[in-house]
Amino acid sequence: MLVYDPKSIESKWQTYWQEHDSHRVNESSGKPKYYCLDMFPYPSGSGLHVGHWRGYVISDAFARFKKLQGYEVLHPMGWDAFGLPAENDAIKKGIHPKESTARNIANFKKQLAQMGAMFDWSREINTSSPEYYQFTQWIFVKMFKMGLAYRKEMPINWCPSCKTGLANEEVVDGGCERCGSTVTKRNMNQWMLRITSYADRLLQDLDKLKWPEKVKKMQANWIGKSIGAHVHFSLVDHPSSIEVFTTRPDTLYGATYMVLAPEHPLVESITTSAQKEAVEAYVKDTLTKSALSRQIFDKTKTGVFTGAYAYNPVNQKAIPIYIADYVLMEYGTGAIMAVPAHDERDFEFAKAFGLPIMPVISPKNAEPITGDAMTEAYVGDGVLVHSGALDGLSVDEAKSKMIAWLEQEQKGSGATTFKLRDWVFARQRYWGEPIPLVHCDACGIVPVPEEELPVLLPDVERYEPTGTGESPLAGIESFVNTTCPTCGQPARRETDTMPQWAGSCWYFLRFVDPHNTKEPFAKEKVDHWLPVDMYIGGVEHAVLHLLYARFFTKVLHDLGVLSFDEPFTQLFNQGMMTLNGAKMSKSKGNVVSPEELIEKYGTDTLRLYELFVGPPEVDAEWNPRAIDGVYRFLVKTYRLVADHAKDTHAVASSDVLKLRHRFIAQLNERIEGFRFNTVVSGFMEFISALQDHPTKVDRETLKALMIVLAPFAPHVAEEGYALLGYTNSVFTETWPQVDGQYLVDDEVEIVVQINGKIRDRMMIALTMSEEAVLESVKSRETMVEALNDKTIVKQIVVPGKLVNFVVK
RNA sequence: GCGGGUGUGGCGGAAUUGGCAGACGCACCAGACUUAGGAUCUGGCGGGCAACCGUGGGGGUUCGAGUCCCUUCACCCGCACCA
Repeated sequence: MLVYDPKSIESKWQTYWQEHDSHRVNESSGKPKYYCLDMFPYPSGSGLHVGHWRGYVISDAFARFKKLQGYEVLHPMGWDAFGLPAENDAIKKGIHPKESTARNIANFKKQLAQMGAMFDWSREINTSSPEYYQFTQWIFVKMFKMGLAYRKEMPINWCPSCKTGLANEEVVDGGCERCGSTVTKRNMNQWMLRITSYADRLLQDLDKLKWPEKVKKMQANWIGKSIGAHVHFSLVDHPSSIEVFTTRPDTLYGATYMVLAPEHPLVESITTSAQKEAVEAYVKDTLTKSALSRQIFDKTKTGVFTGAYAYNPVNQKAIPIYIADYVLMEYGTGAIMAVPAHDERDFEFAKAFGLPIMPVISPKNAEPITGDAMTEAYVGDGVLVHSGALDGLSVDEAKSKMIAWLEQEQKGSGATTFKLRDWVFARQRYWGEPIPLVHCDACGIVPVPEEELPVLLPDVERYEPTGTGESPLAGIESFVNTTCPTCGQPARRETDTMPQWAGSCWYFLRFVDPHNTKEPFAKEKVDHWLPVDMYIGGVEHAVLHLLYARFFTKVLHDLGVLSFDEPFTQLFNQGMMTLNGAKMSKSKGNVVSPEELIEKYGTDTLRLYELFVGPPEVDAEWNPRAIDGVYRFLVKTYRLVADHAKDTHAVASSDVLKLRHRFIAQLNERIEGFRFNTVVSGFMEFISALQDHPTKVDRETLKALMIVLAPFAPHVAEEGYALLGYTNSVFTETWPQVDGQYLVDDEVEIVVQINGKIRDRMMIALTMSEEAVLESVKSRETMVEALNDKTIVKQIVVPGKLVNFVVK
């Protein structure tokens, strides 16, 4: 008797796939394309655990499913290989990041091979290889030429531990996204990418995407579009004016004071000598407070009067100008008009500083209240009061009328503001793509000519960040000293490198043409394969990688090298795998590694368990014992096929045909709906039903079973298919069709209820009319008895489901 | 504070459009086979002796609610003085 031996089966078929080059994409098959992509990993030294497997198993199962459905499937894998861990390791141990990265990649590749996934390794890419990053640099040069890359001296987020600048997206709760250290501000001359000029499109085009609503919301919030107006306030006895942004131009009559951010450039010049000392002390105090304490913990309102006044443009009243740290220099104009009656923060501040509160919106059908009587700001809709020509209007009407007035009087204009900031794109670290620019005294900043790329990352003696704001590359004279591409005079190279995200912004494009040495990719190839049909990965990239990749795609679209402007049509975020309630991580010591599980149960069992463990989008706790259940299922499945394989005469009974077609119909729905946990339970039920069935199982049913099992447990499926006598791979088959005739029954069991409670069950023919059903139900002994002394008030018949009598 | 999500047996979780709650698996219990069982197979397994009661709590709509509406509680995630 044949016994299920995963080890021999799995090595046999993995060898077969390799020898037959089974996973290589056939560019000329003429089949419709499907691009199923995993978020490629950073090859860390820790290797893969069962949590990493989850997303890869889902995407591999889905990719194989699509292949069996007749698609030419692109399912590639590569390495996001630039990054800090390799560099920090280099600092500690002196090993070149290139070496440790190569070693980690080899380990990852070995581990991924154990999964039996259908990756087309001929397309493997590595973002830290010059063959790849020359085109990352090429894209940067294009952006520079398009005016999208620029250098600016400004206070940026600085991680004192990583000793590098960070993008806004990399600051989480005031800490560094990577190491958790408290982020400080540091004034630096930085390379920036003008992602803000794409803000509107990045927001608008979210509508086109089949992404989880949560991720779309997160991106929308991050982009943070606000519609309102800019208003100019001229100053009393001072030549300058202050521009504010407000979403509530309708409340302008209620503006009773103004607030500038402490960093606002006008603070110094408008402050009166009497207030100078207090203002300077407050500004100093604010700047030393970390972003963390300023924004998160302490929201009590503080501030100082500057001594200056501005005229409210609608009524020429002089209103005092304060500085306060609740106004942020980064947002809007760094200055606000304060309307305490209708803004919670302004209300708090006004209360704290005894400033007047002037209501200009009255709730509909309510008595107008005075500012003194208010206990909180009124932010709802209502009718304008105390607002001159606006009186009686609704908030919306007043907004547009006020904007029109401001524009006509040249005192302001309608305006839109975004929370999104430009992307700080430079890092003062070693292990990244050198920014391909040259500083020339005569010509200024000049991009390295495209044909001279890549600017190779040189070897260094010391990897330590200097901490002075310069990267380790600045210490390498042979790298720094060059000649100007334009005038040929001596010049200096830019020594900053790109952030870790750079390579992943376009890798999905490179997979379609990974060995192209002339250009990043051939346009016709990228237009054929892209956009990615299904993108699978963790939700942690919701506003980092996914936003950046969308931005790059739009830039490349505008450059004319892509015909589409959104990279990922559909996104799926798999849930985390937890152990003891915490995300698995090596540092917490709670990782479950796949190796020993594969040793004990085989890859197919682990694959199925990853799917069975729970709804794929929900976090799942690893249960070390539950895996036995799926192993038993595979043992039973294997035995079923082995036992029946030689029986060429078995004919499918109509019962078996019904079972099979129903199973596959249900399976299709569950796969398309990404309900893989129920996919596995469906298989278990089907196998049990076949085992319990009195007649022999026919070969057609077994063959169909092996085909539909193949996406999930490919090795067992191949073996079972071979046991049935087929000599090709099961993946040369096509997905079985469902025959609708087997999905309907002639007879079904219905439930008989009285007042909604089940009293009986009976079989009826599906063709019976409602009247006939009622009649036969009523004639049943149990019903005759139950209805004996009752009056039927109402009778409900749900065809094929139930009959309900409402009785008194 | 704002936004999103989740609450179903001892556990993970099932349940088209409102129509048999608890599929499937784990754990557990009993039995079979065994020198043995942490192997395998068979059966049982929400609570209650029962009528009945049961999907976080309370209310509602309906012949009928895990599913729809209102309200409330708990937990999780994201954003967080964004004018």
